[in-house]
Amino acid sequence: MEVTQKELAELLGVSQMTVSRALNNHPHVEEKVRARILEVANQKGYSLEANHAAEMLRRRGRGEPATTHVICAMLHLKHDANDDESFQGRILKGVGEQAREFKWEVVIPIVTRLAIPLVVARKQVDGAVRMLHQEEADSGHIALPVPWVSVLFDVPNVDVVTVDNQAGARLVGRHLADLGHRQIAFIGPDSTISHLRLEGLRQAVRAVGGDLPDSHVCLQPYAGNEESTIDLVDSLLKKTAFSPSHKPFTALAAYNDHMAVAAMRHLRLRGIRVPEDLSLAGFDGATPRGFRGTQVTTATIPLEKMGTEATKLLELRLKEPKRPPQRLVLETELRPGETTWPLVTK
Amino acid sequence: MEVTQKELAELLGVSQMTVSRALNNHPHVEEKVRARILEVANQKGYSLEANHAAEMLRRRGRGEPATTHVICAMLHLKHDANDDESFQGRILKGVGEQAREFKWEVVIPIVTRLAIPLVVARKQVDGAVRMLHQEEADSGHIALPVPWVSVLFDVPNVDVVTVDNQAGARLVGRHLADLGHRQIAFIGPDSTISHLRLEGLRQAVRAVGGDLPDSHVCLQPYAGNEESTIDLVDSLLKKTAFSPSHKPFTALAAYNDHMAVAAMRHLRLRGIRVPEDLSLAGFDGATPRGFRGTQVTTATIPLEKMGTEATKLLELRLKEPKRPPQRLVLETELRPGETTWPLVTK
DNA sequence: CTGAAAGCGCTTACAG
DNA sequence: CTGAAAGCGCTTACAG
Repeated sequence: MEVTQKELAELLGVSQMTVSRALNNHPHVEEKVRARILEVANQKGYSLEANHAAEMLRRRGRGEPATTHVICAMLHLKHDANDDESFQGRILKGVGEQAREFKWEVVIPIVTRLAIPLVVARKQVDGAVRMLHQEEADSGHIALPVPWVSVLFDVPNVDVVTVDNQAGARLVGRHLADLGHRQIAFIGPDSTISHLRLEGLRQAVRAVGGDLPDSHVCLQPYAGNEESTIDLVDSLLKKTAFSPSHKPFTALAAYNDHMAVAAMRHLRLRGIRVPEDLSLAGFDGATPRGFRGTQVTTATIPLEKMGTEATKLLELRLKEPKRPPQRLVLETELRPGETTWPLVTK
Repeated sequence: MEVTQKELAELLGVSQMTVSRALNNHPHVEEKVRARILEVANQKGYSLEANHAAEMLRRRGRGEPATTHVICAMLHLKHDANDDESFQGRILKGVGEQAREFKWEVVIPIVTRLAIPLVVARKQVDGAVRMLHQEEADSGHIALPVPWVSVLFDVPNVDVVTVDNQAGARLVGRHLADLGHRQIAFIGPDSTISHLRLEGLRQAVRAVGGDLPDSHVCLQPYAGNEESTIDLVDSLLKKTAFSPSHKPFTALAAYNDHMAVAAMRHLRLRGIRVPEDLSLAGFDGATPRGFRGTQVTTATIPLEKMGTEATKLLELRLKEPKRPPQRLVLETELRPGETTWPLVTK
């Protein structure tokens, strides 16, 4: 059990108040007394932090801001790969760097899906940078007892850092169109963001007289992992009776790079060459773990910047709780890779 | 600001005590009153967790255990790759799975190197599973205000889950010896564990009349990343005047797989074929990120198990603070890969 | 320069 | 069944 100011006071024959003043470097403590107090406190291993709960409670009483200098990164770190090059890892890197600037610590909770982390429920963090799970976004159960900034997902009355998914997808679509593709297919989850990307692709290809008809679209509620991507590819191929000799579409766009890489592996297993038989594009520019193969054509999201900007918005929010919610839209960039080829007309 | 029991009580015209009883499902509250209280509490968004600090403080007063049901994973997640296949990621996976069994949450702090995370200093976690940094192990500044279990590093009076590094290295050494190698070299950090592995290798090769002399050893204080490995390889080659036509040693053992892979890349760049010109072995069996190439010969550490066992030890420690510290030694296993070849004698 | 009082929110006894 | 008191550790006024 930790030592308290009261115990130090009794040990030294002074009042607890004097101990408090000495430890907090307040004036009006005789230098000799202060020195002695600090000495004993140090020797006994006194730590103000260890009795942090008391201070928090006291501050409440006075309506003083009870800041912890800790923020929470609520990302999907158990969900997919998590390192400096992954989607989540790159956002986290940005958060960490900006937090360091603000002299904040970051904690990452490992939590049952969709649960509010205890450190957040207990307000042991000042706020959070959070990427919602699709289920959360759908359910609308997203309230937290601390301010937070949403990454990627649009949330009413919450600060948001995102990208223009539709515009980014238009870049990809235009790239495909420029290569001569007119019939495009799409696979992805059945989410708001997925529909935005689909719409962007569609706009771009329609602008040149092509199409991305619903018959060339395969969606699954929470697609994202290897298996669901394989399922989607199989469904799409079956539904459209696609084969290298019969091509209802000549380019396939996936919701993100992770799915694009999984799709490429599966397509190749099924004997469909990428990009010779089928051009393939992704979205986001995050390198899936262990993938050192063909560079996927994509629209890149500045993920580290997303993390830093979200953290900056959180700081503004904490400083000025009443400020109007801000929506920051970062730029995507087309990054042509090796998976898209000009359409060869026979 | 969160609503308090007192506020609810005033709202309902009952005492704060009655509110407390109702919220905690205590008996002796009239059913009608309880229902009404729960209704209003729910509507006002009352949360006991939000006033967690008060409860912690109160428990202190009564000497009651103030458990948080949260533990801290103090691993090196910013240091090297961090995903389900990396060294740290695999330990974390084990911790997470075991914590779930105990119905604990895990938080990972991102912290300036060697600092004690605020959540730990504030005792907002019940304990920690921790892998020390080499500097910490050297400095001896390792005290925490909560119980913790050390992973890999031996620490006096602290529960430890580790492996027999020397025995594991003997397995590697014996494997090299069985392939005919008699002169072995070693690169690694200059740490206790590194010296144990070196010694194990040496014992094995000496047992068959070979050697791993100090002249074939290159150490660097905190080696581990790509650059330091390259430096160590270069130093070793220079010091021993190694070339494919002049081989003072025929096998190189690295401190861990991460270094082994980095060494392999660099050796190949320098025109030294692995394993044709030089056999190469690692230690730990953790796959470095993005590495899908040659499988490295190694002695594997059961990293997930390290995580689960450390978490179990932490649970025992929390349940019984006075129990004698335990040292659990897990088994390593030789995993022959494609980087070691039989010695070809001319 | 020093100290006693107040109060944050909570639950456990202790009284009705 | 219901409530008033006590006390966890801390700092801010308020008195000496």
